[in-house]
Amino acid sequence: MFSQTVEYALRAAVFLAQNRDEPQPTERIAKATKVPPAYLSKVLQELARSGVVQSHRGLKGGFSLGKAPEDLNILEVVNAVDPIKRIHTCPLGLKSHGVRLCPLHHRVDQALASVEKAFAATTLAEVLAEPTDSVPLCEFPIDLSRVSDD
Amino acid sequence: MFSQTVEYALRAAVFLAQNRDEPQPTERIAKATKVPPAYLSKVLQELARSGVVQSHRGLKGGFSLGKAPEDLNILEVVNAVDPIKRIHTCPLGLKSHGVRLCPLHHRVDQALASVEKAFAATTLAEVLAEPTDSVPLCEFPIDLSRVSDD
DNA sequence: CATAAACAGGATGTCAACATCCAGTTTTGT
DNA sequence: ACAAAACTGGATGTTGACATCCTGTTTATG
Repeated sequence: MFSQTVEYALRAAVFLAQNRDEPQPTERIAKATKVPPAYLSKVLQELARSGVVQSHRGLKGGFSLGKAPEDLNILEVVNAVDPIKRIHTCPLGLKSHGVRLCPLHHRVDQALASVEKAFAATTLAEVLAEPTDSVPLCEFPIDLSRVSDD
Repeated sequence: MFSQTVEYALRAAVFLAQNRDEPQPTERIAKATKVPPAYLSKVLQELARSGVVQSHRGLKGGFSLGKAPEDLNILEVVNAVDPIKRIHTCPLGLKSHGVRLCPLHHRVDQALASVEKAFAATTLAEVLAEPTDSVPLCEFPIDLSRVSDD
């Protein structure tokens, strides 16, 4: 239901939130998030265009988060690559349904609204802070030195 | 975010709920719901396989609702053609995340849960009964005699 | 200032979702 | 039994999402 691209974008965003000390090159992000590097490159480009991440070219370049994790919610990441399209007008093009959606499409739109709400309510900082056994993306507690560069 | 197929299935289900007197042939459903007839045929086959609708072959045949509208919720229709896939295990395949999802995937799964909940909470009967200006699928109040057969 | 690291973006390939078409089968009503 | 209405299922076409690759450009650093 959520596109693969959304999943990739979220993983990348979380990884960048976890590693704010220096720009992270695509290859490293790809390794850590298990996303195909070539495709991740495209996803990161999109994220950069919408300001979710910043790109840094050249040696020692890479990508960094565009905002503080506290100010970046999941919805912004999702919308950057695959916007949630709320229903504003009747999908059948019935004129009399123009603004007032029929009950069917109203319900579907409410489901979309609930997703928007759930995503907007969570910042990346909250994702990182949540006390839990499993750290996002990491098999074991974060230790970048163990992310090999092979 | 919801597939086109889901939209088509919902329209068909609503139409059949509105017309319970006799089986409705694919052509007629397609006209009323503005769905490509050939493709709708496939969608109806899927709905029939899962019992949401019943097919009737031969002259005077067509499709009818498999259950009373009061007993058929939107989620059943959706799941028949494009099941909502909750997240049960870590998408990265990290073993330590096995059952306990990391905060990221937990949030995404919660969004899925909210969709499930919204859909499960609404029956077709409720969609039809909702007092509103616009009747589902219909430009004007229901009058089947005006659905031409051209 | 040369070199290597790294992003940018265009071209291309693959596959599943969406969509169409048709030949075959079932069923009703004469 | 026959004809017409209607579903069934297989074959096929189309398109966008996912994915890869390569060439060109940028930039930190010795």
